[in-house]
Amino acid sequence: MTKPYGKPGDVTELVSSLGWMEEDLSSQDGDRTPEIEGRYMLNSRGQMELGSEDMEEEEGDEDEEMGLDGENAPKRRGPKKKKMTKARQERFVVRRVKANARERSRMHGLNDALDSLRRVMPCYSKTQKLSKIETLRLARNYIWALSEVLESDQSPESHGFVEMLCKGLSQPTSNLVAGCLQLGPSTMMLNKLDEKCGIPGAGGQQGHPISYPSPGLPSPPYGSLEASHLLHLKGFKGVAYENSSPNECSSGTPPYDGPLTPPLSISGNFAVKQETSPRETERNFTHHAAHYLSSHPYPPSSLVGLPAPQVHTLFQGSRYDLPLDMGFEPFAPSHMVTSQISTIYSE
DNA sequence: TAGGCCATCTGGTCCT
DNA sequence: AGGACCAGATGGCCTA
Repeated sequence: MTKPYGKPGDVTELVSSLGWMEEDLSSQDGDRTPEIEGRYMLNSRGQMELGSEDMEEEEGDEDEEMGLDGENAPKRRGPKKKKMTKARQERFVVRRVKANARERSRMHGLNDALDSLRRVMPCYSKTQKLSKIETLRLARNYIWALSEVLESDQSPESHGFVEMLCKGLSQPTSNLVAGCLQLGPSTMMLNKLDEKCGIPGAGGQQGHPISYPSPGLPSPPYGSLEASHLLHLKGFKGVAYENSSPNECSSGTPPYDGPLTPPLSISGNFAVKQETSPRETERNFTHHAAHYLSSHPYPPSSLVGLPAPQVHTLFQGSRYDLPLDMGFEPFAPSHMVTSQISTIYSE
């Protein structure tokens, strides 16, 4: 069935003629004129023509009225549809406009969530935004790569880690990742700190006069990897990816020279207090954990398996603020938090 | 100009 | 009945 699309812009006349919907229209985003109800057309009689269903009703009625239901046209079966009165038309349009507004808002919510995801990706740039599909692919790879780091001896500085990150990504995105790898740790941690501190407008490339040392786990230099190496991903022996192709992540394209974002770092998602080396952090964690576990009223084993936010809450209530010292953000993967607790508890 | 990406509208389906 | 979710269609913008 062909949709009876009209031309965008008709809605203005429509709305003004009907004298409603001002509220809905005024609630639209300013930067882009939505094609709201542009597909409601005025027919030759000056009446609204609506979407397929109602359109058919109109046509059906009209056919009967005009005696066009002859031998050529198949007779319509089923109950006779109601006539499209003006009141029904108006109700339909109102319903449609409201549905459109909801749908827009829903998609904005989805995009906001996608933006949040972009911000915790190892390559976040306000100026060079990853597309939706690339964001999802990179997220998938990131999770996979981090899991590999946790479960094996895989180093985040290894080729394998980078290969995992780039697997299935487009060449530009791979370049972006490579560009991030060539940059020392910096902006991402700042962004996170800024967000935590509620600094307005922070979180991007504007910079902030706080120096941040290399975050925990893998030690610098992050930029020691050659982009040309990072982009040679042929012969990767990781998990098979259906989306990967020989061309992806290959070298030969100019390196990304735009604003760079977060350092590639396994701890990139975790805010680690500055001037704490990974070893120090670990010592602190052990110390505090031991303290906490020996003094907390309920069995520490109950912490294992808890979602990170809950563990966080528990520790925030104590004077040790354990996970914070450890550098976990509330959204840190629970296994990162609880596995550490588990390890210490078993010692 | 073609292709990629995106925002929006729309109708269908499912659920409350 | 109305809302959420989804997928198809469409047109705009941008870039190679």
